[in-house]
Amino acid sequence: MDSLAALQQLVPELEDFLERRYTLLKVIRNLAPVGRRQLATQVGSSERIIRAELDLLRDQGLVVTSSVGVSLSPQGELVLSSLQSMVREFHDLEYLEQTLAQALGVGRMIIVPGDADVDPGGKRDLALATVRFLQDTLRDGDILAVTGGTTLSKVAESFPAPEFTGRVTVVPVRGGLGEDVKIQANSIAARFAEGLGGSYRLLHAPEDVLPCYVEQILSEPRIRDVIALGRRANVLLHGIGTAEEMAKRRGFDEEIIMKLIAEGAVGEAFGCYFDARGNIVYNTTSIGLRLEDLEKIPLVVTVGGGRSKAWAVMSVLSRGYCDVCITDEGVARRLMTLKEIR
Amino acid sequence: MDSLAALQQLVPELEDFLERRYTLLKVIRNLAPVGRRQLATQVGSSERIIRAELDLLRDQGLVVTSSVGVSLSPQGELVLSSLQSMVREFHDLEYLEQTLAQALGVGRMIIVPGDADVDPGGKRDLALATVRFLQDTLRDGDILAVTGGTTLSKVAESFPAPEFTGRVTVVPVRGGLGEDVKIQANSIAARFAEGLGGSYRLLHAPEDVLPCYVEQILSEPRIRDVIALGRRANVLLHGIGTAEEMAKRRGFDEEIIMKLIAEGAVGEAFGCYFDARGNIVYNTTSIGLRLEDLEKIPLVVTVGGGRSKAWAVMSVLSRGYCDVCITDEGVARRLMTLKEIR
DNA sequence: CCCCGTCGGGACAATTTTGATCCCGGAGCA
DNA sequence: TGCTCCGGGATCAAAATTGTCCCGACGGGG
Repeated sequence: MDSLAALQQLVPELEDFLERRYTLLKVIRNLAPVGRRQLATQVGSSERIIRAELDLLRDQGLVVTSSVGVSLSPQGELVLSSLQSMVREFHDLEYLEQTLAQALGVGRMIIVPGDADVDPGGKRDLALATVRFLQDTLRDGDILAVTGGTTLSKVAESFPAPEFTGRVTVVPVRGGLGEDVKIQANSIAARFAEGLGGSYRLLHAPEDVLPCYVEQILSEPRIRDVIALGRRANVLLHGIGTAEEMAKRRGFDEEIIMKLIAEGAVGEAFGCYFDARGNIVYNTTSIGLRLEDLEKIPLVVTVGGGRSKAWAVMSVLSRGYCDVCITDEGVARRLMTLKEIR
Repeated sequence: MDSLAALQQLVPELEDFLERRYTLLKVIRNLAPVGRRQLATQVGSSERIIRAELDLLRDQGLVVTSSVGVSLSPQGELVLSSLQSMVREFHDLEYLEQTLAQALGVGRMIIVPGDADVDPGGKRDLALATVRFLQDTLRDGDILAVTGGTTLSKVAESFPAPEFTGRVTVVPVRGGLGEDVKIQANSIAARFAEGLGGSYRLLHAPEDVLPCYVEQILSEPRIRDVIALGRRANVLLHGIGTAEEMAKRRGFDEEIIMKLIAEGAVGEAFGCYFDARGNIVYNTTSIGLRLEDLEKIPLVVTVGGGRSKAWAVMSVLSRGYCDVCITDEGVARRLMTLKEIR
């Protein structure tokens, strides 16, 4: 019997303590410096109880308080990172990873604790996990293809000080979409290249075009070259969108959105809308990588978190081309119930 | 940073919980089946608090209650044994072992949690650790020399069902002393042989004799042979007595006892009384192994626990012939202060 | 320069949890 | 058959936890 399991059985209240303080430390790290009241609303607890916890954490030397609020001490950072594996164990994340990888036919699942829908810090953890995975995976000379979206944008912001000396070429494989420059594949590619210490290309094209113009755009040499480079990528990193959200971002009419949903569309990737089983419900004529291109890419990595994306994740993974899926506990637990496991 | 250390820092109350429940489980194991009130007096806590703990332990499935009292469930046994290493870590026993081994010039220290003076179960743990050590150490054909005393008697009682198939010869190396048959070296040798699955010899001689009779007794062939066999032992296991206790057991006059103590005698072994530095203060003319014989024995193992024996342990270890010392936390912590470490 | 929001810390009553102590019916034992 | 010890229930006082204010201080923005 594992001694940690034994401890858990002998001291069941440990889980509550660990959970509470661990999330508190995480929130403090995300918002530091921060005050009691703000913390209380963040973690959904009363001010007084937060105060008690803070007093204890201060006595333990894990946080420091100043007139502007409370922050993590170096010791606190250390404890937080040391406890990651233990929290994973308490949440049974290894079990979730293996079970879901098998159930969904994905090569590998990486699940981070938390839920991006509930905890604002969740997206950050997801992004950090993705960065870590990329740094462990990418090798000199690799070509990394990236898409757009808020999730990947968050990843792009999460690279630590550039120390990675690899020479990676980052290629955007989606055109421009919407108004926010930060979530464009081009911007993301640039920040990835900066963070990874490599170079990047730009895809000067819109995401959606009328079918009759596709030919014309693709005949543009610069665009064609970049797309061709994307097809030769070693690694593809792409986000997952809910069908509704992506439809809105594309500026679809209410009517069409309703029709999509009525037909069962729940997820979107590369301009295709999928139902829960992974069938294509609707297909836009989009510039960039196509679904069929994915089979030639050796390593396809999918990122997405927040329980509201559970259906979308399931639909996209059901297509079967995904090698690695990085998501969070919120999605994972909902997937377990959707797949009727246990 | 070790994740257990991090956990301890983030959840400091864990130590209290663990300590309380662990000792409670241990006491239950020792006394099962046992009632609340008896438990309360044993662990020095109130009845009500014991009740609360028992309710929780029952919910966790670690104990079972019947009309005759509460006992450990199989699950409880499992948890107890799984948690041993963690308790050792919480008490820093590894650190104590290494530090004291170095400070006292002993090859190896083995320290079990608890204090035999306070916790009645402490002696049992000490005995079990000794048994385990012997089973791990003894090989076919070894000669094991044993002395008498309450501690070794407890060890003798703690052998599990005989499964060890080695052929060990157990030799008593002390004569008869006092009235209690159970603590005689002869009885102990017999039970050791039974527990280890070997044979034993008997030493038919008193412990203390007048000097003029020593020659005569040693001329007896059976006695001489057994003593000679003891001198050739591979392993010697001997207990440690406080000077006062051993003097009383020998039936010394109050006057002589006072004189011994005045001269600084604190420990006794093999008929010699030592002061704190290991100097011989008084020497009885005793039958059996002599102090000078110990140097020829490859492995000398010393056992003794209960903080009242700390001085005795220190004095005996100061002689320098001890290879392995098995003791408990009560002694170890007092030794740390006596040696002025930290 | 001052105002305003938020900060940490102090104070205090309300509430919940905890602790000590009986009591009772029942099971084993002599 | 009486006696002792068992678990479980009940009660009440003490202690802790918790919710809610208030205060002076600091800092950023108007």
